[in-house]
Amino acid sequence: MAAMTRWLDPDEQRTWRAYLTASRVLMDTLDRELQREAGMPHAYYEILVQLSEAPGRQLRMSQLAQAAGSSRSRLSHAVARLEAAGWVRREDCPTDRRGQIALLTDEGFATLAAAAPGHVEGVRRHLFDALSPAQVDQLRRISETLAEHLTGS
Amino acid sequence: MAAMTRWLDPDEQRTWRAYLTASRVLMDTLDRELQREAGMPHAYYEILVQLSEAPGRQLRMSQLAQAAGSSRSRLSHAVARLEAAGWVRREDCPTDRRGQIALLTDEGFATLAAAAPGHVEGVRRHLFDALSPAQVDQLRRISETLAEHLTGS
DNA sequence: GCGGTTTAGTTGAACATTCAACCACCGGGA
DNA sequence: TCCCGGTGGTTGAATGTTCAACTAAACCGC
Repeated sequence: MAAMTRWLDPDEQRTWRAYLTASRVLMDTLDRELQREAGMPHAYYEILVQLSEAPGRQLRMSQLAQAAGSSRSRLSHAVARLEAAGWVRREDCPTDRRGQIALLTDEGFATLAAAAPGHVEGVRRHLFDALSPAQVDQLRRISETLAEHLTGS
Repeated sequence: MAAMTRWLDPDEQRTWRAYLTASRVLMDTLDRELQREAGMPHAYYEILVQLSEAPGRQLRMSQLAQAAGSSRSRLSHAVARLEAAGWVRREDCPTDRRGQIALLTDEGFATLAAAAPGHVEGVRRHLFDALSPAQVDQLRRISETLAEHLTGS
């Protein structure tokens, strides 16, 4: 039989609400800034970042999906758009005929380089500038704990 | 002239990446659970929650948008769907002829009541169970600071 | 009350995401 | 070799979100 619901106590409620609001507003803000200044949503920026950091600026679709925290389907659609924009190119994988390799074009790299300063500035202003060094450290530990907990179980 | 970019140092990078991953996976997980168990995305659940807590289970569209952290447009579309599902009803506002009042139906309330235990359980399992009491407290302070900083400026 | 500005809310189109279905290929075993 | 389950990736449809344009009504100053 199912256990009774462990409801949230008032403190937990307050924490959850605050977290929801803060993370929503933060991501909305950064997303809007990125859309305005670079013409792409944050998820697409993330894809370009991952490609730019990969050896040869290329990754297999699956690995890219993993790295960018995206579903396969989402990545397929996204890369199709990024390809249409000229920022990414697709190539066949030589060792696995099912595979596709996504690769960042020079134009894509240039776009990313142009977008990065503004975005980093936004992250700094909206996140790091608001918190004390101790809080930044706490946030890192909390986030790492959560990520491990979520992906582990 | 623009200042030079204040890039993120390695610690900040790590914090930002961890935060991005954790919040993304957390929300994705809760969203999928809610979609599966209650047939609605988290944003819609949030709308129903806000309505359920309002006096008379009703709110002006604008206030509901504010409370649920939604744009006007998004709320319009969302309420249209919720109305089609029979969970919300719209009425004209008696004091302002431009206004619309969204009101939670009994059916909507019942749906919410059925969905809540599972969702709360998810929040508890995926968030609170992973953190120490001290961390929960830290997360609350951090989130409140961020929310204030973001909505204040 | 008149005219301009702001506020409330909706709409449609473009875009993004999800879900399930699908094809092609890989690999392992009988 | 042939099958068969698993993997890599794409596709289309349904659903959500954004953005800009729009209507209507309230508000404000004169």
